[in-house]
Amino acid sequence: MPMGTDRTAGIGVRSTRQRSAVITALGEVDDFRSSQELHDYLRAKGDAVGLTTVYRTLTALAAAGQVDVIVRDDGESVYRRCSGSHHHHLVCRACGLTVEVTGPTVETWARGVATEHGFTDVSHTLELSGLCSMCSPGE
Amino acid sequence: MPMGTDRTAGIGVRSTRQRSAVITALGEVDDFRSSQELHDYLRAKGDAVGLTTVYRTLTALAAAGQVDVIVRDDGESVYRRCSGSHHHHLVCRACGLTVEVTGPTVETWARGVATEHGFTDVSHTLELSGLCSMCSPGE
DNA sequence: GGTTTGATGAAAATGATTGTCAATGTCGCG
DNA sequence: CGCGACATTGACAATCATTTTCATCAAACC
Ligand SMILES: [Zn+2]
Ligand SMILES: [Zn+2]
Ligand SMILES: [Zn+2]
Ligand SMILES: [Zn+2]
Repeated sequence: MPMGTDRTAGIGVRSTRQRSAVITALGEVDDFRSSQELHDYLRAKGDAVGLTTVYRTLTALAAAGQVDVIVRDDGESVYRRCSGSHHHHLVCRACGLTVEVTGPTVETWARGVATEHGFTDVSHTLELSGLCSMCSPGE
Repeated sequence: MPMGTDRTAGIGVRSTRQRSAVITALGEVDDFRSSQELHDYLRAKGDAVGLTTVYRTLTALAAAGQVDVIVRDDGESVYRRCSGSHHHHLVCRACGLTVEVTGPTVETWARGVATEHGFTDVSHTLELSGLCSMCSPGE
């Protein structure tokens, strides 16, 4: 039962110290971080923000499409500031190195196979994982 | 020595009423179900099985590749008995109708883009969601 | 039959996320 | 500038899927 369905976008949105702190922090790290990790980071930096607020802010940013979210295997959600356009991620499962990848091929394929089955309003999730060149065994 | 009748996977794996109950139940439904939902289903049927066991069994089946798992947006894992070969799912987010789809295009693309970035041992997750023809607005 | 050892499950623990709600901060307006 | 409506905050409690514990049970094998 998700509740935040109707975002009265624009009206009543105020800028606060906490919000900019979270957004700034997100810009200072280049890999995915969970709400709790970001909360710790902010605390260590001195820009303390309530854990609840971090959760709310990240959820809102994700809903607004301003950050990317992926759900780890253990179920924890992790966030990252990404380019605005649609893309996917290739993540090293050893060191966490993340590369943004785009695939016109995949996008058209997804749309095609969906309409082919009579589906509309289609969206998709796609994540790649592997071992980067530094973490690969052998050379 | 392939002589007996059912030498399941490894040694120490026993066949119990609970296990077959879970597997049977999975075969009776054709959409994704969570552990708890399957537990309720079994209870209603009379084939009561402990919730813990349902969790353990589904996790084991998933690890063995005998069922498909996808993680819902809310973080809950749902399971479904599927064909053995590699494929992905196109799910109606209104009624849950699920279609298995395969995409040689996507598979090669995924492998290509990964190696292109020096990644090895690559795997991927891909899920499509939308509204099926029955749930689509309009007609 | 008896022994071995994986399997079961009720209850308690875990841990991420969300709800509550009084206190606080923002910002438009006079 | 000061006020007040109301968005926002955050300490805390609550929720909820999943895991752990651990005493008990029952396949598999002799
Ligand atoms: Zn790496
Ligand atoms: Zn895409
Ligand atoms: Zn439908
Ligand atoms: Zn695939």
